[in-house]
Amino acid sequence: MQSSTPAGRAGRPRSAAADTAILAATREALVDLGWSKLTLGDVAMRAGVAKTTLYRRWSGKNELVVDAVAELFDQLRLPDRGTLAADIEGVVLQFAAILARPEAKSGLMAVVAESTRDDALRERIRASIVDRQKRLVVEGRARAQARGELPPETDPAEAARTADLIFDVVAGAVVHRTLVSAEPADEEWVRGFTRVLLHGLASAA
Amino acid sequence: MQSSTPAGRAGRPRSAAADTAILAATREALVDLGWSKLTLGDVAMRAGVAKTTLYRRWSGKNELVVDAVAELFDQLRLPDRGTLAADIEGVVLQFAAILARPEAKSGLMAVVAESTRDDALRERIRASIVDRQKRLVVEGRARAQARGELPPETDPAEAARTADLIFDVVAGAVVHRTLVSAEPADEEWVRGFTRVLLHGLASAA
DNA sequence: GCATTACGCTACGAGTCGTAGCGAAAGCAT
DNA sequence: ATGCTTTCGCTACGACTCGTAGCGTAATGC
Repeated sequence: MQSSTPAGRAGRPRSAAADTAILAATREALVDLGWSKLTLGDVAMRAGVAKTTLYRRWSGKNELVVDAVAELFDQLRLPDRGTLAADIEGVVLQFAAILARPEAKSGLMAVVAESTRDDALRERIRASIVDRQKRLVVEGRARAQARGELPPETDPAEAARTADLIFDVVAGAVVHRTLVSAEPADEEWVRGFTRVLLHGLASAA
Repeated sequence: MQSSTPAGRAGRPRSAAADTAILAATREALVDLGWSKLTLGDVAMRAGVAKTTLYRRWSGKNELVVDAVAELFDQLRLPDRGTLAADIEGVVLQFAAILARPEAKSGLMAVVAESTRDDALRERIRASIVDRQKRLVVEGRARAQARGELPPETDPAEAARTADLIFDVVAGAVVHRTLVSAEPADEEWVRGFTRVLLHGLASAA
């Protein structure tokens, strides 16, 4: 790891302010222009840096947008509201609020589309965005089992499969609702969704 | 409607063969190049038509890819396997098989991403791709109610909301599994998913 | 034949890409 | 302070794609 300021290196250090300015400018450009019309030259101008500086830090548009969008998902936290249903509703509403932002919509789906043909990009998305979300599922599940709201898992392989399934169902449903159906994942929808999901998990075990 | 051969018009009619050649070439280019590197000039060359011909029929890359991908989903049929669970598994497996194709992955997600900033494009996607899928949900649900596997709906507004929810959950989960998690939605996964969904729907009612 | 429309081809200005080269700036070490 | 090293901003560049215009030709209906 020698990312931001390697500390043990000679020479002029990279400006950390430039990094945050570039990522902010990228999100701004995503809002104004969308994915396809976003150009790196435009982002550099918005950020107040030279185009060459941008290319020295990111290999291309895909990687840049992944990092810019990833910061949006940093705010995701697992709330402790006392019951599993309330916890799920809380985290899903957070997720929906992020996805409602235009820079998240256009940026995230575009890089996912590109990742179908670029393994390195898919791995970058997984590490910086997806895994953080999946972790919430695992934590919430463990907490619910400690509360006795869900039966404890004996087979760890089976537990992993179930966690993957829950994750795909939750994230997929919210994304589909927001982007494809183009309707808001508001409290009413989240309540209905959570009810179906919880009853399904409880009954299927 | 005066699409393919208006029949009541003078002059040379549009070549229907060119249409199919262009759409097939578009899918081929999606496989070879992916969305971002796909150019209309390349598609025209693959289809054996002039670039100008392509621009006379489609206003841009987005619309062309929507039509090319929409044809993939024409094969979707609701099977009659006797039980709701088997019907769902059948149609979900079909959906997963289509989404497993590289031209569907990269093309569909890319146009959905673009549609977040283009209402006309979103409407085109809805009419030619999404509505056809949603119809399967409505039909399958009606059939299950006729069989007595699901309680009949009294409130039509509530029924519409439930159908929308089911649709977002099913389509969203399969898409997320295939594209984001990048794992196959095979029979084992579909069985587990269907079990959770059905128990959720039955218990929540 | 005649009018009408679609087609193939060529050419064009405009815009973007990613890179190279340069001098200046900002740190660390002695 | 004085170097040494790395980053930064700037300019310029060839290559490529875009979407359109213009023109002659091909294929229909009347």
